[in-house]
Amino acid sequence: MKDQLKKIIDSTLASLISQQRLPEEISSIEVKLERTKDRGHGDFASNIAMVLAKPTKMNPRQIAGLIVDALPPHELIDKVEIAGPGFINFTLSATARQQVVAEVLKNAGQYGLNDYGKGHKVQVEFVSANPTGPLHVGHGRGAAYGSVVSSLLKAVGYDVHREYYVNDAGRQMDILATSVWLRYLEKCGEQFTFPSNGYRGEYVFDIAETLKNQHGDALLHPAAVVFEGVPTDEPQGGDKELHIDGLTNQAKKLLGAELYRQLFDLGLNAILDDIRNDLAEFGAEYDEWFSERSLVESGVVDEAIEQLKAANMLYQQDGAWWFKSTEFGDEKDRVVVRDNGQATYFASDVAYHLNKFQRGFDQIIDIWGADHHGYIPRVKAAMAGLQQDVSKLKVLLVQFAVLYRGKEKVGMSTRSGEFVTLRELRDEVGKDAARFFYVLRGADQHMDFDLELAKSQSNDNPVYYVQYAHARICSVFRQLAERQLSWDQQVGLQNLSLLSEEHEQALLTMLSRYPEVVELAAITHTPHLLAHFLMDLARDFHTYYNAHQFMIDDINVSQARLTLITAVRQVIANGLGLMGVSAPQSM
RNA sequence: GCGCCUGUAGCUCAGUUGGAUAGAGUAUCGGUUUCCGAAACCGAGGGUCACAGGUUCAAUUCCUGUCAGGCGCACCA
Repeated sequence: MKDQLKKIIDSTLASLISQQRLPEEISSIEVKLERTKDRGHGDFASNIAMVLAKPTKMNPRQIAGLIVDALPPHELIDKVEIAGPGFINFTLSATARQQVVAEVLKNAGQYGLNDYGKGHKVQVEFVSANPTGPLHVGHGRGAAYGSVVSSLLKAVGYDVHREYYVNDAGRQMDILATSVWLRYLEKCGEQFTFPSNGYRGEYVFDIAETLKNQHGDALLHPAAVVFEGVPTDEPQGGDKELHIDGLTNQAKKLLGAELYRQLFDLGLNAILDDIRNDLAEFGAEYDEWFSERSLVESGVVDEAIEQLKAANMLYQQDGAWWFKSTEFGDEKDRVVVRDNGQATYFASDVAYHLNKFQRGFDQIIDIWGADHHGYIPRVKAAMAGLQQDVSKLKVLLVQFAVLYRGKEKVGMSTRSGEFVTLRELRDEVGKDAARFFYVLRGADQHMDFDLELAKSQSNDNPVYYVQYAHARICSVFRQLAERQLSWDQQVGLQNLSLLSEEHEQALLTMLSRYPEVVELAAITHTPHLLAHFLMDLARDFHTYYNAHQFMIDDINVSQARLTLITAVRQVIANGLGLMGVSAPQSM
C-alpha cells in the first residue's frame, strides 16, 4: 500500500520536473511517506514539500499545491489535503482500506513476509556463552533477542545462518575441568580447601559424580600430592589465579594427556548438552555450533596469526606478539600470543571472524553482551588489517537486564554459583512470557527484570494480553459452532464495505501496517517494535470486542465482522510466531 | 581519567532514524456484564522530554558541554 502510494508521488514529481515546473536537481531527494499519528491527518503524510522548500526557494505550501494539482486521480486515494506547514495528507479510499483483509486471508501464514533481503546471506551469532556452567537469565535476553532478530531477517527474505560460538578451548575450560576433578577427589574422600577461583556451582558436583561412576578411582591422587608445589590461594595470602593455574597444571601432569582430555570433555559435553537443550526449549534454534577448539586444533588460529605477521600487523615486545590495533583506531595494541607461547582468546576470535568472512556472508551480525563492547574496535581492526570489508560486520550490543526480586537487587556471578538460571526462569514464568518480556524493550535499553513480576502469573505480563486476543477470537468461532451458525469467507469479503465503525477502520489500518512493522523491525534489528505492534493490535481488538458484537442478525455485517477478526487472528498468530511465542486457542 | 550505553508521567518503557497537540502499561481515583471469555473495556488526574547552548521551516530525536546512573578499560574469557 505504502509502496504504491510512493510510486504515484514519484511519478508526479518526475512529470513536474519534465515540465520544468520543478528544478532538475531535486530528483535525487527521496520522497518520505509516513503513517500519520492522527486519524484526522488521513492515512499517510509526506513532508516532501517542506524538504523541497529550501532547494527550490519556494514556499512549502505553494510546492504542496503544485504537487497536489498534478496528482492524477487514483482509485486508492480518496482525498489529498495540504495541512500545517506544508504536509500533504493522503486519505485512502474505502476499497483500498478493505483490500488488506483479503490479502491477509489469501497469504495466511505468509502475510507480512517479503523478499527485501533476497539473495543475501547473513550470519547471526548470539549467546555464545562459555560452556563453564548453565545459562543464566542474563543470557536469556541475548537468546530471545538473537532468535527474534534472526526470524525477522528470515521474514524479509534473508538467507539466515544462526550460530553459537562454543568457547571449548582456553583457560576457563581448564578451570572447569580442574574444578570437576577436585570435586571428584572430595567424593573419593580427599580433604583440602576448594580453590577460591574454582567453579563452585551445584552442577560441578553432578559432573564429578558422573566422573566417579564412569572411572571409579582411576583419577584419584592424594590431596597432598595434588597440592604439592602449587602457589598458595588468595585467602592464604597468595594469588588465586596462580593457584588455580597451578592446580590445572597438576591435573594435566598427574592424569596425563589422555585422561585429562576425558575429564575435560566430560565437563564440556555435560554442560554443552545442557545449554543446547535449554536453548532449544527456549525456542532459540541454531544452524551451527561452531567450536573454538576446532579452530585451534586444525591450525586455523596459527594461520590467522601468520597472516597478520605477513601483513606486517604484528610486532614482538616483552616476549609477546602484539597486534597493531591502534593503527585502526583501537585504544591500545593487543596481545595475540602471550610470552608463554599461548595464543589469547583474541587470537582465536580473529581466526573465527576471518573464517566468517571467508564463508562469504554478505552481512555478519554479532550479538554480544554490553560488557564486551570494548572488544569491538579490536575485532574490527583485525579484520581491517586482514583486508576484509569491515562494513559487513555489525556488532549489536544487548544491555544488561538488572535483576530484581521485588525491590531487592539480585547479584550474579557464575563463579560463585549464585544465580538464577534461564531454566529456572522458564520453569516459573514459561517460555512465552520470558521471551516476550525480554524482547519488549530495545536491546540498548538497560532493563529492569523483576522476577516477582515475571514469575507471578498476573495480567501485568503483556504476553497474556496479546495471547488472550487470539484465544478470544478462537472462542468466538467456538461459540459460532455451538449456536450452529456458520461463517462464509466469501460473503464476508463481499460485504467489507459495511465495516464502517471507527473500531473496524482502526483494525484495517493496523492489519495493513503489519508488513511495514516487520520490515522496519528486521532492518533496524529492533524486535520490540513488533512486540509493541502486537500489543496495539490486541488492544484495538479488545476495544472492538467490547464495543460491538459479531454474531448478529444482520447476516452481511456479521459475516464481514467475522471475516475481519479472522484476519486479526491471523496477523496476531503470525507476529507471535516471529517472536517464538505461541498463539493459544484457549487459555 | 578515557570509551560505550542510558536519562521522557509516581514506577516500567514507547516515540515510525528531524515532523503536526509527547504516548502506552502499571499504580491511584471513578464507571461498565440479563450481551460472542471481565486475563477485557470506558473515563479522570499525572510532564521544565536531566540541564545549558547550537544546527533549521521544524529538535524528545542531530552536534557540543555539564550533571546523574550502568558497563568496560589484562600477556582473562
